[in-house]
Amino acid sequence: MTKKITIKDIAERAGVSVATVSRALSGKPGVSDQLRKEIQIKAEELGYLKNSAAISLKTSKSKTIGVIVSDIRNPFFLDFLTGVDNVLFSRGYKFLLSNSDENVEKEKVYLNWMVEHGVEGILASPVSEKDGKSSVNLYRKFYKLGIPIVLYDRTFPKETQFSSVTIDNKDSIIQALIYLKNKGHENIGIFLSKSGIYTIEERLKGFIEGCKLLNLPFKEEWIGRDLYPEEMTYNKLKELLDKKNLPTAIIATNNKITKLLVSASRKLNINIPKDLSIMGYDDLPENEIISPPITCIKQPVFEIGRIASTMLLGKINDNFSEPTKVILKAEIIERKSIQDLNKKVSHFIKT
Amino acid sequence: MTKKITIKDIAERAGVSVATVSRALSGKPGVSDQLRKEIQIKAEELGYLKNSAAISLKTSKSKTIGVIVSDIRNPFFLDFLTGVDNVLFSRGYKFLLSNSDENVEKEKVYLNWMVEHGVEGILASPVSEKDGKSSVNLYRKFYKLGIPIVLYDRTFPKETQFSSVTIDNKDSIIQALIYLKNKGHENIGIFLSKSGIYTIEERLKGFIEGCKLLNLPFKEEWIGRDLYPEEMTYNKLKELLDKKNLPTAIIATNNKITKLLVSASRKLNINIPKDLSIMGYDDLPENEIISPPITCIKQPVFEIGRIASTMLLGKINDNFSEPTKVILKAEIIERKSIQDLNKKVSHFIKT
DNA sequence: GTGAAAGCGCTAACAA
DNA sequence: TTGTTAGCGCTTTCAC
Repeated sequence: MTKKITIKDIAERAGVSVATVSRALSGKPGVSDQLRKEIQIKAEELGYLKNSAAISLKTSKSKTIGVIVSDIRNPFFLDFLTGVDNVLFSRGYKFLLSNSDENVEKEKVYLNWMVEHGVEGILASPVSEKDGKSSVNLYRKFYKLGIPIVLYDRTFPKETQFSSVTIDNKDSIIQALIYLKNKGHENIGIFLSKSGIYTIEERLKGFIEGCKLLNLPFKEEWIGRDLYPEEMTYNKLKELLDKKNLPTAIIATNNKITKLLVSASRKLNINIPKDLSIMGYDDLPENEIISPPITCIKQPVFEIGRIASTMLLGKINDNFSEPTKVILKAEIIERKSIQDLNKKVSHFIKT
Repeated sequence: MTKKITIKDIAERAGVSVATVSRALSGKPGVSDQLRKEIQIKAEELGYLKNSAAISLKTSKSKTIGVIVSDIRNPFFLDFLTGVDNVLFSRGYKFLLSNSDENVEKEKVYLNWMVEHGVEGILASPVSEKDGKSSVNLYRKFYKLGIPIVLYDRTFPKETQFSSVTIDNKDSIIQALIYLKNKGHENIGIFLSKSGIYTIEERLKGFIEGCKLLNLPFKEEWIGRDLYPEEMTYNKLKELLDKKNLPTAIIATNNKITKLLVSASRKLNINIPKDLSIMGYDDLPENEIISPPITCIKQPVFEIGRIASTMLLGKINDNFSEPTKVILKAEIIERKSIQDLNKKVSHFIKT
């Protein structure tokens, strides 16, 4: 077990003071190029690794940001983190990743841990439980402490002080509704995952608004609320089927519900799109090869990661502190899970 | 912007020394319960957050481990990280996550960064590039420094000093071959992703061994090597089709190749499983709803994460230092992407 | 251009 | 049980 090398060791070895070594290694001015090079070589030879605890204790800088995800099993974060990683790596920043697991207590533990670890900023998608419980107080506290925070995907609607990158959730559902109406659908349902979650609540609002706007019939039974755990999606669909109360189309509100809806339909012998059209949420690679290929609402997930982390670095380094709210648009990716009822009708007329 | 609170502030406020505050807050003995409680309350009131840089500098403990993934976009890591997170969180450990992105240079940067940040151990899936380039020297250096390391998914076969958790990759392919042979398949191909990667090379070895073992015809053309980037899978399949040289079954060697194989077949109008049977790799949720549902080799991914992190914590806290190599078995999950040629034959005989 | 020394916030001997 | 103090490894004034 080799001993840990410090700048003191290097200083002795090179016959200079620790101050000089520090300056040489940290790239600060005040050392001759000649000497700097020598010191760098010695450091390399000795296998020196800087002690960031010491540096961050001294400078209060860590070149590190904290990223909190709400559920690490959600493939959403694969693209999101790729976006984040891309911008951070190129700027020399690293990140701590934590999984709040949709649990406010866990979120608090991790948030504190990150700040204790001296992160220079935080990227978070805050949890909100059914009863309205959230960590908003902790976010407020950190805001007051001057820790840059950018919220992504989810936000606290009433807290104007936080910057955020979200999509226009309401609009995404309204777009879906318009698309469906154009395809001749009038009886449309929506399946929601865990209630309380910001994005899900917004999507529900979009559904209600959209139905009014487009003069679509609105039935409470066609809304699948709080579909958690997994079997609830199957149960709800079965119930609609049993009561012969199936809408012609159902909108899923996340990628999990999309998959559950497809597999439930399969089990119940409901043909997609003949018996039921499905509008998926999130464009995952498998949407292409599911049967039928899934028409879906696509969020610019990679972009969310890219923009949120760029904004955060802006706050950190350029002291850009006014709260900015970026709202991106989702788009519809057309595949084969939605039937065109207009064509079906004209076909009947012809025969 | 509130001032940062230190134990000194608490000490003044409570009229005691910093040492007492330190003892009280860190749960160490030597303070009366009464006083400890008072100090905790004062700390809470002041909004104290410990400075882990200072603690780490002083104690060389960080309650943090480093996790390196080889490609964050791979859904493999969703389950893996869930396993890791489960064991770490319950033991009060947190993790730094880095994405080497199959790039040796990036891997080195992150590895160094983690050690500089005082991680108490590392969980890594090392990169090895086509030309054999790897970061093995760096791993060796950290090993000598006494930093606990557990390799997962991938390993350095010749380096006996490292503990690891992998699956029996060769065996997984041999199992697949046996399964296929039982279903009447003789002409079997295999599609490999990026060459050089440990798991992929092992799976190829398993294929070659298995073919010999089972007396299966072996054609170099049926091996799709180094299928990267994405269109290569399509190209290779098209080539086989054009030359009327399609095997009856192809084994995919990871989840990406599985998906690419399905979508390429679709584009080329190759019916699965009538024209071509496919054995997928990795059991992702969508395998169930792809058309046809994908028969696959399932790795115990969650278990890999659980075991690897448990082993690492064992090394860290119990000083358990002998290298341990855990090798888990994969299993076949049967669905509908493989045709039973025996039945087909008997059908012909009957008619 | 270089060195001496103070000090970041905390812990842990050692004293009392 | 509590306080005093040295020092973890580094950066950064302030001298020279």
